[in-house]
Amino acid sequence: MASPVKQTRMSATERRELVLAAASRAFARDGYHGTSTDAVAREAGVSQPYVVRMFGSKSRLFADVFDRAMRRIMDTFEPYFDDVAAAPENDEPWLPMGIAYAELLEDRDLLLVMMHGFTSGANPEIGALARDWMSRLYTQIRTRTGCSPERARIFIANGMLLNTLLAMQVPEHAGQDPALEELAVCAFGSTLDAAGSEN
Amino acid sequence: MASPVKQTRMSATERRELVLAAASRAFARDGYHGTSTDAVAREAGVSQPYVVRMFGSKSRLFADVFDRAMRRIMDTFEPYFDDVAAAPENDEPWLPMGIAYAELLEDRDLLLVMMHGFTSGANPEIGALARDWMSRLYTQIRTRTGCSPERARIFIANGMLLNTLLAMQVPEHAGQDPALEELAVCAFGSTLDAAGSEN
DNA sequence: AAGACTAGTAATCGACTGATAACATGTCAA
DNA sequence: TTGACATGTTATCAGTCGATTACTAGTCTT
Repeated sequence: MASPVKQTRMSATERRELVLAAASRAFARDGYHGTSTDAVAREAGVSQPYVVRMFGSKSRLFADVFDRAMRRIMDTFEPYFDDVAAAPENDEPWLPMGIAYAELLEDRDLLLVMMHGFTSGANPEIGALARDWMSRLYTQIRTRTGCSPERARIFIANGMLLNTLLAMQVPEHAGQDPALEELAVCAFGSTLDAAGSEN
Repeated sequence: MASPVKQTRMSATERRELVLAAASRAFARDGYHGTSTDAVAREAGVSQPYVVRMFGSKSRLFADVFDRAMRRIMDTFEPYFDDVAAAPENDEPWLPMGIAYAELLEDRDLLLVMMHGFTSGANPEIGALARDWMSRLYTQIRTRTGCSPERARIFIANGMLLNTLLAMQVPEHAGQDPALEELAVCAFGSTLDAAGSEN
């Protein structure tokens, strides 16, 4: 039959990007175990078996998504390392790194995927991957800025707090609780307003 | 038929404690979505329907486990607040709080359950509970110590880092990675050795 | 000892999961 | 245009999930 709509097929790599983006959203929302391959498929507009076959398995799909998230997160920090390296034990040069995080907040799926990967350490496959990336992140911070272990630790700790607050959906609900509001303002600073009013 | 073994039945509250303990271990390991009620039942040595009926639903079971974990965690901090309150903006009085965390590391299931609760914010039921407890925790720290929001934020951020590293099973694998080892030593201090060699 | 209550289990259900196999359709080179 | 290959889908499966029902056995009161 003659189809009225000319439906051009996508290249596999294009479709792959679509699926990865959909998977990123889905995994960010509900974590590894809480996300079905069918949910990813529906969000990407393809069939469920296609998703599975495209990545081999659900865990390898998550690994791909997690990998991309970590790569992009570390790339975001990259431009700021040199400034910090000038005086790594002072507070001031670290502040622009907060701006880097603000940039990441706009696509918070990245941070949520990272967090869900980190908290899936009991899964042998994902756990090993997560530890490897954490190691790379810490090493990168230390070697590029020349800072002390304690400085790097503090930076990562602040990041983990932001991730946790994001996963708890604190920005979305801060208005209902003065204490959470105060904590959120303190943690996110002025970037909260812009990011929190998205939804 | 005459059963040779005299099997005494347990009181419901005793059995409830057993199931809650088993659920705490299971949820700590694999999170909310990654844990089946059957897994909890097997770990507790009872049947799966019994677990479900005892708590009404899986989510209410998790809520119970999470509640208990948060209560015990906050109770652990309790004795240290007064000392911090003497000079809340100095570093020294906060150090014994690290000892409190070391105490919690011995039963790390508490911290892992907390973490899994926090990262289940997308679940309406659990999310609301998690935000409520985070609010209480922050409020407790602020009011009991009289510290600044920034001080409380730092304290919680350090806690989130420890939780994350625990969830990633970094203590168990630190020996395989010098960078992770350095980060772990920096984050956990000397308490790592005792806690890490458990398994 | 008889009844009422409590502490459990076995059997089963419909829904969902990740994965596989078989099949269909679009695209491009020769 | 035809065949090879890339891009998908439909149908299906065995296993698992949380939950419900119906049943069994221990315990306590009178």
